[in-house]
Amino acid sequence: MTEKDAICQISLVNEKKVSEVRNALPDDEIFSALSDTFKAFGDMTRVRILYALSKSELCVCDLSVVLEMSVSAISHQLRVLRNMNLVRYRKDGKMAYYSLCDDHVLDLITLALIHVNE
Amino acid sequence: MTEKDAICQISLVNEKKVSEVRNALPDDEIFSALSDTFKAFGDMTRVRILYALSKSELCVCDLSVVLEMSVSAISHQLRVLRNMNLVRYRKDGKMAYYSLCDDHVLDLITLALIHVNE
DNA sequence: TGAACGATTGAGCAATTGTTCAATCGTTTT
DNA sequence: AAAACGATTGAACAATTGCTCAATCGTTCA
Repeated sequence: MTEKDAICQISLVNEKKVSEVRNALPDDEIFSALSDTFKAFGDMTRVRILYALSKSELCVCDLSVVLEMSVSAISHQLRVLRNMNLVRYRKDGKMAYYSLCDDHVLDLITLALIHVNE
Repeated sequence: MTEKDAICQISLVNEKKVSEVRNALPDDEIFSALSDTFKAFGDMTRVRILYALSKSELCVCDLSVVLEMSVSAISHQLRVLRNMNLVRYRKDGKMAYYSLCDDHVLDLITLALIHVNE
């Protein structure tokens, strides 16, 4: 009995199904980008930021008031969202006004909310 | 100057906008459930499991072959997905056959894939 | 009944994550 | 030029996470 088979004898029965599914799986790079995207939404602070920005463009300071969190904490999370291309910003003097990158962001939240509400 | 104002003087200018956005925010419980849902998708192993199950119902053993991971690791993650009501399973003798709970799961992945592919 | 097997579980751990705090940057204002 | 302010950043720390390993459960089969 080879090492691979030792993992699961039954798998030979499902060999066809297993290889079909295996072939249908995208590359790891796709899944990595995919899970990173979900990870960006997978934090209460970040998803609240995104939701707030879907209502209005806001500066860091306003966001900290809206979410009742420190400016630093907000700024750290905005950087994560920026790196994931979920939010963009424009500078106006000392201020940085943030908004959502595109409509997909709100679409994802809306769709997930449907699942949350069973 | 009061403590609240000290956070950000400019916020007085945006007072209306800030209160509007603040009022539009759902409760923390909603955001908690929302971020927990995204968190479930926000791991490469779990999102690969979900994608695989969207192609076919699979037992734990087959999943471990498809994803080339230990049965234990898969089982741990399946529990997380089960707790989030993303997957369900039926027992048949020794085997446990897992499948997706509903179509929303694949919908979310599909929508996120669109964003990943710019 | 007892051995084999698919699956689950808990402890332990290395790695990652989210916040605070303090320092700093760039712009505006005096 | 100096002070004030919005914003960003890095270090540090506590908390969480995902895996491995070993033990165990429930079912099947000899």
